[in-house]
Amino acid sequence: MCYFLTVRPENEPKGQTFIEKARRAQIVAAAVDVIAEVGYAKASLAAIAVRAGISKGVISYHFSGKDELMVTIVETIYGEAAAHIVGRMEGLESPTELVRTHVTAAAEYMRERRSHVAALGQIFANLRAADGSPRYGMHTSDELFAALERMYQAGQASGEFREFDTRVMAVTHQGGIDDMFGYWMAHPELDLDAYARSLADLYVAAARKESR
Amino acid sequence: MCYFLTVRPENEPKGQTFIEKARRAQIVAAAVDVIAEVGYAKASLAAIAVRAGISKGVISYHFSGKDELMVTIVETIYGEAAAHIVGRMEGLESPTELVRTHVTAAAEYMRERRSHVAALGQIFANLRAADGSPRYGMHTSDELFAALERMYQAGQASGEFREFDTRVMAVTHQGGIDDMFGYWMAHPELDLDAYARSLADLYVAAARKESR
Amino acid sequence: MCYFLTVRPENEPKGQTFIEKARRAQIVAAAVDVIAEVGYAKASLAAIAVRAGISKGVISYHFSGKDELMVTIVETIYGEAAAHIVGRMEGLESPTELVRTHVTAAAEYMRERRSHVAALGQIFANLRAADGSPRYGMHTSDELFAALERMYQAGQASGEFREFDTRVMAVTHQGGIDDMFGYWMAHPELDLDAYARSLADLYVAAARKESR
Amino acid sequence: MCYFLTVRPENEPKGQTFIEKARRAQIVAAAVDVIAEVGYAKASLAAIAVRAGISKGVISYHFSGKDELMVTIVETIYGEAAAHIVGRMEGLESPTELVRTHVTAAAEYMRERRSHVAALGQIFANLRAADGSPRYGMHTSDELFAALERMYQAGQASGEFREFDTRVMAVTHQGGIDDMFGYWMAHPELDLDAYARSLADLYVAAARKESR
DNA sequence: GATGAATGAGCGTTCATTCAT
DNA sequence: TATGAATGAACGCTCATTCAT
Repeated sequence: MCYFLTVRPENEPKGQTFIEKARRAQIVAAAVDVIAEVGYAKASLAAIAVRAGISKGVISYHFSGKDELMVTIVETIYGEAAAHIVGRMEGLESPTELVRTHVTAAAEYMRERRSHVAALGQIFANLRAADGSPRYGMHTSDELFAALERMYQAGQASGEFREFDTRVMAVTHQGGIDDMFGYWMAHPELDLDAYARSLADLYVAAARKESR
Repeated sequence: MCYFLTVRPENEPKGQTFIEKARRAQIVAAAVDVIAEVGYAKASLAAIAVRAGISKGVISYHFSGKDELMVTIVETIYGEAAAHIVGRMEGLESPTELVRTHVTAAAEYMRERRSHVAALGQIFANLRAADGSPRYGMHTSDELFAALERMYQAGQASGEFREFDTRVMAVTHQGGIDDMFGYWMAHPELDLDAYARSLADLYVAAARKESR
Repeated sequence: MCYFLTVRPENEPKGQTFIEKARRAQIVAAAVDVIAEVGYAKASLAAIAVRAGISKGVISYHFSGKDELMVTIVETIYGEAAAHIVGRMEGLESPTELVRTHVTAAAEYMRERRSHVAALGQIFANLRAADGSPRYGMHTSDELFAALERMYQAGQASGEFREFDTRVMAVTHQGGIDDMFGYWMAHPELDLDAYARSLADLYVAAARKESR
Repeated sequence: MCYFLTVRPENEPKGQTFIEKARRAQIVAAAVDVIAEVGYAKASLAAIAVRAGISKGVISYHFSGKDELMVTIVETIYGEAAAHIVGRMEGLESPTELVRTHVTAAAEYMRERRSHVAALGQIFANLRAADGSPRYGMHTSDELFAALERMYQAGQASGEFREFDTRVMAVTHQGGIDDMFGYWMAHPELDLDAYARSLADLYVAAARKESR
């Protein structure tokens, strides 16, 4: 969970040729599709290779292992999602508008990149470090939470928002967006935009200062 | 995600001897520990058997397969959690109090049964039906969401709460509780009760009718 | 293959109580049903016990192991089949009639005890001694072949039959009967009696002296 | 049972490299040896791999599963046997000669490929489809029986053979050949060619029109 | 760069057998 | 006698990884 916004990739791609980048992108795309379809556990390198139309060894050639592929996927999608959402928020100043736009822009991204978000959730829930601890999760989202906190703190500073625990708000804000995605996946007939607007309303209502 | 409250187990245990129940409980307990520690993917029957101090075949003897064990775990924990939370809510009538209590009782349960909740999350994220579709998730939580909706609808009917989309509120309410758990796991030094109170405040603030 | 006629059981049942015999018979009957239905490989002691409506341990109590159960089945069915066929042949003297009757009586028995014959075939094809060599087969049918040879030799002695290799005749005679069963199992709509008569005709025609 | 003559492989091997074919052939050869020696039930992939001097996973790499390996074995041996026997029968026109040659050519093949025929018998007796029904057997031999019937019908049409049920004759003809193999395996000192000639004599005698 | 072949460990499951009650 | 519980070995199979070509 907690996938959207502003995380800087750890491994800046370096010294990659154009072909190299294209191959990696192709493999990432295939992996995303497979994970979204069959889940993390059954997304074997063999299945990903078949989907990409390449041999299994190619993946090992371009990635040091399955874990690096997964990390690359996360960073790729993260960057893409952040770019989309930040793009929508640029220029806005009103904290209320920023809160609303973060939610609705996330919904937009979900509809455009449904399988990407699904894959991201699978990787978050499953990828583990060598020591067995989860690779991603709440403990790797502090930067994201801090950004969301700044958004709400700005509203508090401006007097639009009342006082509340901004960390709890940030965690819940992000979680509610992830749940929106999950609920939409389970109920595809859902009007996603209406859900997003309702969700944004809830956040605004929770944050707003009581009018007198 | 979305684990708390009121789901009736599908398979009422029948005709089990005392010993049989004890063994199943022992295996369930060992499985919960292992899943919570190393994650779903590495929670093999072998690892569970070692933890339980029994031979691998015993698990197969008492459960028809790994899936039945997982389903049993889910139903066991669900029942336990629901009993705790519903117990705390009994006798309350005020919708506002019910909302607050649901959140704080969930936090209580988390502290008492940390590994249970962690295991539940792993199983939810990973267990799949034979056809590859997720076994649990948003699509199996309708009953829970309906119960939460009734809670908020009662507040709307009484005039305490304003009008809003109760389904979105229910999904977000539950998700925020799950995120509280996740955040606590990642930050064990967190004051869980304070978080729960802040979270409940957010829900109440989001739902309350503007005083004039 | 080669199941019919005159094999003396190796283990004369001794000192068994009535109840003991009944239990063993019950287990044998259940085992025969299971083997006939699902084949030797899937006829586990567990499946046999369920079919018999008893606990798995009972089989181990009454039989020293799976092998002894299988041997008991073979001897039981062999004895039954031999009794039926020999009964039909008693009193006949003409070699031609004996040949015909052996075939048709075998067909009768097959129709009466279809699953028994099927189970026998499965055990013959699969049961192995501890050293890995087949427990039953051509090498355990010498007595049967000798009996069939005597039948044909009597015809040669009487002048009804021409000279031919009676061992080849005996092996083929018995094999043809077994194939009749297999063909009937695969084509249940077959007129089994007509097949038996045609088969007996072939044997008689093969053996008869050319009427100048 | 019923293994010889004219069954077209279902899966024409396609797009296999030379190495791929060689490996598959090597695995097939090892599997044949193991099955012939220890029987179907104990012919595990592990045993086959050890015999082939390769790792267990290689078999899974080249065959989709044990069943595909078994089917490949059957088709390989069937094709080989049919080629040998049909080769011997080519150019012959006399029905009597065809009958004799079919039997003696089968005997030749048995001596050349003893373990192949033994393995084939084991697979026939044991391999089951997913639904539990036998994969091979009388019900899959109709094409073979039809070919043998045509051979005898030609003799009836030419007046060499009398009238009899050609289907019964075909089933018995084939079964007698299989029994010849079984008897030879049990009595290795047997003069196989003499047996084959005697068996062919029986068939010819059974089929021939009485002179005069 | 890319491939297919091969490995070996680990998986869930089945099963004949043993044994205390 | 009869039982259910437990064992441990073996099974077919999957998979990330390695490597020669």
